[in-house]
This record gives sequence, structure tokens and C-alpha cells, in this order.
Amino acid sequence: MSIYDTLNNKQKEAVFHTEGPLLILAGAGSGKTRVLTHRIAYLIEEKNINPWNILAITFTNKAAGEMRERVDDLVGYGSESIWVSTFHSACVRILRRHIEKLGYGSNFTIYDTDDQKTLMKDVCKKLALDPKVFKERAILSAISKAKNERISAQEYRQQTAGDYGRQGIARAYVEYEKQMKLNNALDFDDLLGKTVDLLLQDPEVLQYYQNRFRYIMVDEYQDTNTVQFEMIRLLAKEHRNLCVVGDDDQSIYKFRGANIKNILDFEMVFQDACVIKLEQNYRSTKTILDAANSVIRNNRGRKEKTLWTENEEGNKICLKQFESGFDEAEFIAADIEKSRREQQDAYRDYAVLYRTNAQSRTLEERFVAESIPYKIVGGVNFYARREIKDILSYLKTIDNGQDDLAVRRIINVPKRGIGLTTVNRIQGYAEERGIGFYEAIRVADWVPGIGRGLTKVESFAALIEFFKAEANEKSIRELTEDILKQTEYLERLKEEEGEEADSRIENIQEFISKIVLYEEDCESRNEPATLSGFLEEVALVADVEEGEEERDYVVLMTLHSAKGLEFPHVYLAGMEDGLFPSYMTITEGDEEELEEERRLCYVGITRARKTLTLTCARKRMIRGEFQFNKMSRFLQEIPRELMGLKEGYGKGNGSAGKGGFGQTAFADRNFRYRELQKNPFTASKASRNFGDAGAKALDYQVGDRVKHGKFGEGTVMQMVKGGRDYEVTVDFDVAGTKKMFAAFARLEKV
DNA sequence: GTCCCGCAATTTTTT
DNA sequence: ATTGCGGGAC
Repeated sequence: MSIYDTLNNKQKEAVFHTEGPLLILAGAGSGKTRVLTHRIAYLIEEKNINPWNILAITFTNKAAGEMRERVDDLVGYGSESIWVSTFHSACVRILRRHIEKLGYGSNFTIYDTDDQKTLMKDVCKKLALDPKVFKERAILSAISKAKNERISAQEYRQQTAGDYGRQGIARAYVEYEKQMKLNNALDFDDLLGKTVDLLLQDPEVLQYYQNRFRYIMVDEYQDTNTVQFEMIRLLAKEHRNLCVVGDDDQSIYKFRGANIKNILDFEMVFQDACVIKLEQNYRSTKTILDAANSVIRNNRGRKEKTLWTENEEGNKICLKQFESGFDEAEFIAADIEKSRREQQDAYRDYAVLYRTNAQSRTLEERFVAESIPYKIVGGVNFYARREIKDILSYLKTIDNGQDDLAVRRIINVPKRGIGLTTVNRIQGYAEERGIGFYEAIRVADWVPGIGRGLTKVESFAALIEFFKAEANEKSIRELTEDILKQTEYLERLKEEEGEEADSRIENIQEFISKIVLYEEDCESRNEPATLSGFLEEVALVADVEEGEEERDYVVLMTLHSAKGLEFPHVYLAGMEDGLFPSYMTITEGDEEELEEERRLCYVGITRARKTLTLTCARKRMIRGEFQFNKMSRFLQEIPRELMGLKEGYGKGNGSAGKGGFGQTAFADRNFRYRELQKNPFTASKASRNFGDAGAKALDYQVGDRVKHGKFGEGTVMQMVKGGRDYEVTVDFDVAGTKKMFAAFARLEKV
């Protein structure tokens, strides 16, 4: 009996195929992580490969951590010398060693999205770009896109020579790169890009890593972008033992540069590639899997595969339409509570998934009202929070004053009377002399025109110098606590009062625990806990790990964050056209974007193990106003025989107007999608409010065909209530999309 | 230099 | 609804 006996034939094939390029198409729930970890074990124990020669790459720290753990369990001796890391941390590791060959200092700082934005703001100001035309975010996203395609600032400028709009971006790109270099800083895209530059430029370095990484494995391969692909291609060129695992149907990150071609064209780039499909699903019921298959089947650009399972049929899928998002939330909360009691499940067996973060609020309010423990996953990055960035900036400045952004961030935080004028003067002086911002601060008395600001700046410099001295003697924790004390940071926060301030204080506490954890960790490994080391670790980590994994709560998160997870019971909320698929996707009419949304739907469905509940609402509060949506087109793609009756529900039918909840949307045997829109099986108090609100009821609604006196026939896309009228968006067959008020438009239903 | 108010913007997210 | 930001008032 060996560890490989528990694998199915396809999985075994993938594990035992160790030489040459290999593409594993692993459907959802087909055990791909098991295959990867067993493959590593097999390489070491059966093929006698030195663990030193293995590289396993993932996208997130979490995935890397999990894989590391499972490999450690499986492989005895030597597992610690396997590189299991994210793309970015692998790159940092390589760059810290060799980046001097590219003219950077090896102590480069890593700029996160926030830092990029701050820098870009400066750049725009410097270039006098009209902020109405050039938005920082847009420029940065253009730059990121360029970097992902390995287009340098100079190349970009040449390409856009004739194009006024993009010329501005090109100028910003050039200046941005210049500033980054001056600050000895790299952004996340650079980490990848500079690594590729290095490998291309220095044959010795390339050879070293090619020789080192004889066996390379890449997880979530469908999410790789062009640069990542290039990096892998270079590293694998010599030994060609490249194993990539992915699922084109789960590619949902095109918007951040993932190139689906990497997986679709793998066999073309690596002509002798072996392809293995893992299609047996161990996670979901037959019903859920059938639904997932029938949705994803509608995509064109994909590798044909059909998941199957030996699991039982399971319950029917439940679909419900509600009058409003509030009713939807009410149902979900109550249904979870009811189901949990009946089935003796834990809260953690339930997940509610949605398309946009904004949807979490309504749900959250309901969960609070019902006192159901819940946790919202995602949202703002822990390390991107203001208070955390403030403290980090202090630590960075103390560690080395080279990061101008960090110094500028804290020079007046907490307020110490150093204003923009003074900062600009120092900045100007620094630029003139070609020195860093902090250096200029230390010689502030040389700065022309600094005037009364001088005392304050000098005292700031003295404070930092004091901390610097302290950093040599004290632990990071003690230093941090002293920063908080000396600057009265906490006191200022406490003065603010309010929930927000409280949570900021909590975050700081949590940050300190994080430091303690790091220090203990270093101690246990007999390494010195250095400030630089801590900052390094923090730079590539998005979130704090939950120290309270044990706690029992319902999980609320976006479909994106749900990838890679599974739950016995899943609710997909907000299954509405305009929300999911998103309004942008529908109006742009880009088939590829719609397919990405469909993949997202596929990901959502396949998270469920036992039961799946789909919900949608006819109207939903979005940005302060009600938006009317029809059911998601994806619901149409699920065969109706998979949808079933679910027992009626309600907190006792006594409470007014709630009786309608129990109706299943598919009670009618002759169900057709269009009928659902006209005759939703819903009834609730909300419909009354709506009828009385003053706006005259209209005989058409979203999805209907209407006729206009001038524009001819079209389809109603959206109806937004405004004041005493509706603003109706109609997609006319000939005239295109128009927005109009119902009272004036005199639309007639066709 | 700081505060406050009005205005725009607002899919999805990791590193 | 909420939040961040720029501009004007103090």
C-alpha cells in the first residue's frame, strides 16, 4: 500500500509523468492539489530528485502555505529545501540577490497599489496633466497592462507617437519609471518584469536558475499573465520539466492581466506536451455538477471537458426570486438558520457568494438582526489600511530613509504643523541637489525659504534619529510601541471617538501581535528578527491570517474570493442581469467578457458540495436608488429539471406579507424563462411600498419589447426609479441605447 | 496650515 | 449610501 494507491488512474498518470512538459486540465473539485503534492513526493521519493531542484509556484500566499504544509506531511526529509512560493516572492528572492546587475540597489522597496497612486499623483502634477482627462487609476492600469505585455516606457512612447490621448499616458509612464528608479522602488509588476529582464540579460544567472529548478510546477496556470509565462518559459527552457495545472473554465482574472491563451495554447508552445484531463469530481452532487456543466457549455473559447462524479444525485437546486434585495437577504439568513438546525450543521458549512462587495452590506445587516455569526472575507487589505500604512511608514523610514513616499506620508502624521508648502520646498531642494527627501530633511536649514517650518522639520528629524538609535537596541515590538507613544498616535485616534477609530485601534493592536509573531518565529528558527526582515515579509502579504480559525461562522464573500474553496451549502445571491453578469458586460456586448462572467458563475456553482440555492431580486438598492433587474441569463442555462421545490419558509406565516417566500419559482410545469419575468412568483410587503410610491405603474418592465414613436422598437434594459418617474434605458434595434423618462417617452409594449 | 463642505465616482483582486 | 478628494473659507 503506497500513498499513490488512493489516486484515480488519471491522477496517477499525472503524478507519474515527470519528464517533459505536462498540462493538467483539472476541473473543479478534481483533486488537483492532491495531484501536485503527490507529484512532488513522487519526484523525491521514487525518482530520487533532490528537493533543492524543485520549484512549485502558486498565486497567493495562502495557497503556497497550504501546499507547503501538505508537502511537508507527505515528504519526510528535505521538504524544506523545495521552493514553494508565489510568483512574486520567488521574484523578490531572485532580485535581492542579483538586481544590482540591473542597476538597482538590492535593498529596493516594494510599492503597493497605494504607493503607486501617490507617486502617480506627483507625476501628473509635475507633468501638468489635466486631471479631468488623465485619471491616476486609469494611467496606472494602462501602465500595468503595458508592463504585463513587456512594453517599456520608451516603447510605449514610440507606439503612441500619433495618439494625443495616449501620449499623456506615455509621458506619465516615462516619468513614473524615472521616479521609481530614483526611489529604488519596484511595483508588483516590476517584480516579475525585472526578473525576466535579469534572466534575459544575464546568461549566467539564467543558467544558474535553470539548473537549479529542474522540475517546475505551476498551480492555477489559467491565471498567469504574459510576463509570468515568459518567466516560466525561460526557467524551464533547459530541462523542460514543466508541469502546469489549471482549468480554463475557472479563469476569472482577465481584468488583471491573466492571459487565457497561456493555457489554451500551451500545446502549441510546447509541441510535445502531454495533456491530462482530470474530470472526475469528488466534491459536488450530480445535480450541482450537471448545472455547472450546462452553464459552462455555453462558452466557446474553451477546452472541451465534462466533469462527472460518482457522488449521489443530491437535492434539487433551489431558485428564488424576491421583490427586493432586502427580502433576499432576509430569506438567506433565515434559511441558513433553519437548515442549520434541521441538519445539525455548523455555521461554517454555509457560504453566501455574490458578485460585488457592495452586496455584502444588506446581507450583513440581516445577519446581525438574526444574530447569525458571519464573517465577510475580503474587502480592504489589512496592510493597506491607513493606520497600518502610517506605522509601516515610520518603520520604513527608520529602517532606511530611502523611501521618499514613506517619509512624506508621516512627516505630518500625526499633525505637527508641517504643511504642503514646507514639504514642497524640501522636495524641490532634494530634487535640485539630487538627494533623497529624508536627506534633505536632515539638512533642512539649507532649504531656501523654509522659514518658520524649520523648527518643526528639525524636530521631526530628531524624532526619527532618536528612533533609529532605539531600533538598534530594542525589539521591533518595543520600537513600534514607542513610536505610538512618542507620536501620541493612539491618543489622537482615541480623541476621534466613533466606531471607525475603535476599529483602527484594534487593527494597530493586531499589527503588534503580527510583529510579536514574527519575532517569535525568528527566534524559533534561531534567526535574528530584523526590521528589514519584517518589512520584507509584510510587503508581499495581503492579509493577516485568522488566528481564530476555530470559530464558527457563515462566510460571506465575492465569487472571486471563493475560488479554490468549497462549502457544503452555497447561496449565490444577486443572480440578476445587470449585476451578474454585470451591467458593463452586457452593455459593452463583448462576448469574451460575458464568457468570463459565465466562468465566474461556473466557479460559484462548483463551490457547493451538497446544496445550492440561487437567489435574485426584482429591485435592488444600488448607490442610493432602486434598480430593476431581470433574472440572470445564466439561470436560463440551467435545465429546469435540476431545479426543485423547496419547502415553504417563513418566520411563521403570521408576520405580515411574508407568506410568499415559500413559493418555488419553478412550480409551473410549462416553465419558460420569459414567463418568469412577467409573472414572478413572489409577493411581499415590498411590492406594496413600491406601488404606492407615486410613480405610475408601467405595463412593461426590464426585458420587454417596447415601441417608441421616433426610435422604433427596442428592448428595455434597465428601469431606475427617480422622483415620480422612471428613467428607462431602452436598447433600440436601430437607434441604439437611449435613456428616457417614462412619462415623456410614451413607450408602448409590443 | 487646517478644516469643512460639496462633488464625483463607484465590477471583480492578489501581489 | 458612502467615501475620498479638491477647493475655498477661516
